[in-house]
Amino acid sequence: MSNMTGTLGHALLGLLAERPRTGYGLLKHFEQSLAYAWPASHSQIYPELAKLLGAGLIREGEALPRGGRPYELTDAGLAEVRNWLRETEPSRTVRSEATLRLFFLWLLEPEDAQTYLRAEAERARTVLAELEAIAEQEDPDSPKTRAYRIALELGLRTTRARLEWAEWAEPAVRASSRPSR
Amino acid sequence: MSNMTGTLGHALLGLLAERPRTGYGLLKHFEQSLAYAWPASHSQIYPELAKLLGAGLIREGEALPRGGRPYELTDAGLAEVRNWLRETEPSRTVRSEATLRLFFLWLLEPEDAQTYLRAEAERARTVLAELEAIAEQEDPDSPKTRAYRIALELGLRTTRARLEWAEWAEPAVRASSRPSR
DNA sequence: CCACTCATGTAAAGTGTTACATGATTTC
DNA sequence: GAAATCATGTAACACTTTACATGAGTGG
Repeated sequence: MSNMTGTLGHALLGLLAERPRTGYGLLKHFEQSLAYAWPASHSQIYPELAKLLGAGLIREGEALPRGGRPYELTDAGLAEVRNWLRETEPSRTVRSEATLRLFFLWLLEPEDAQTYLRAEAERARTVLAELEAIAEQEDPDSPKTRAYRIALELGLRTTRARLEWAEWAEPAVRASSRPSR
Repeated sequence: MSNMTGTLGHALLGLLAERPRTGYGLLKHFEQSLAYAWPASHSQIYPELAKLLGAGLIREGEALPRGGRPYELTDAGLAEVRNWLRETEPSRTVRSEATLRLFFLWLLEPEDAQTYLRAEAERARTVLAELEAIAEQEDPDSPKTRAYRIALELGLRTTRARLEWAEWAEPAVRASSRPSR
């Protein structure tokens, strides 16, 4: 049963483990905290919920005012997500176009390469500010919020590392690009 | 012309900017250095090369012994990849299943959550060792190798940050998971 | 001669993005 | 009454993974 659903499905189950939510509510969650780790759009979420429903991993709750349809986790759903976490290895593939481009910086004039790295630094500063704003929110202590803090701390540390790297790289790139063909 | 090809196509053009290579040679490059930023398999590379050839961004060179077909960049191809680097914004979406799972760590017993974080630390140590081995290679100084060093430095710094985070998080998780349902 | 690496392709299935499409409720 | 937000869905296209398929040359 573990391979009935992919990463997105398990993420939905994990979110529903906290409490019932509508597809829209799940979407908002993906746009906020989870956006840094696993973005997803409504056009993926709704069909995936239908699939989870068909597999008996979630069930529908009572309809809400504006056409909202909350889903809640079934026992099978909780077992599925816990099994996924405990028994399966996470995929380690990471794709970052911004990082890929670094390998080709030597194709640019030094000034253009510097512009690119300045933008990378600026981007890191923006993300860092967003994460720091989240870190300042005081939320009630619970297992879930503690797990979120651990994820947040990873974001803070790697973003700081990225920022420091970009600030180091910007002057270092001067001699790393060729002037012309 | 810039949207005739996606990230993979531009990555292939960027690699061919250094010197002509066969599809297989490009594949090996994706499995080595580029694997950390943008993995790609042969089943993606060969059709993409055919597409680039059709678009006039690369041309075929003389056939090599074992059926190897080297491709070289055309002027249009070089212009395309440089334009991509200078004029288009890199996509910022990053997907990491290993990071996503952190948000659901509270669904596990503390010991299982700790096991997960220990594996994350171990994984970071492995990657760090790989990157450090690459860093120790002495390669001739050139614009290209300098750009690669900048990319490598990002890998080293973010991997170290990830390792330090995992070592910090492993004891911190103790109280972050719930014991049972 | 056997295994390994070099070398290239196609097909099917799964995943993700962008665009199309609609409608209710709330807030200004 | 208009705009924003809540709310759900489908369709087409693009991209990625996994499996299928084949063959030549090298090293032991």
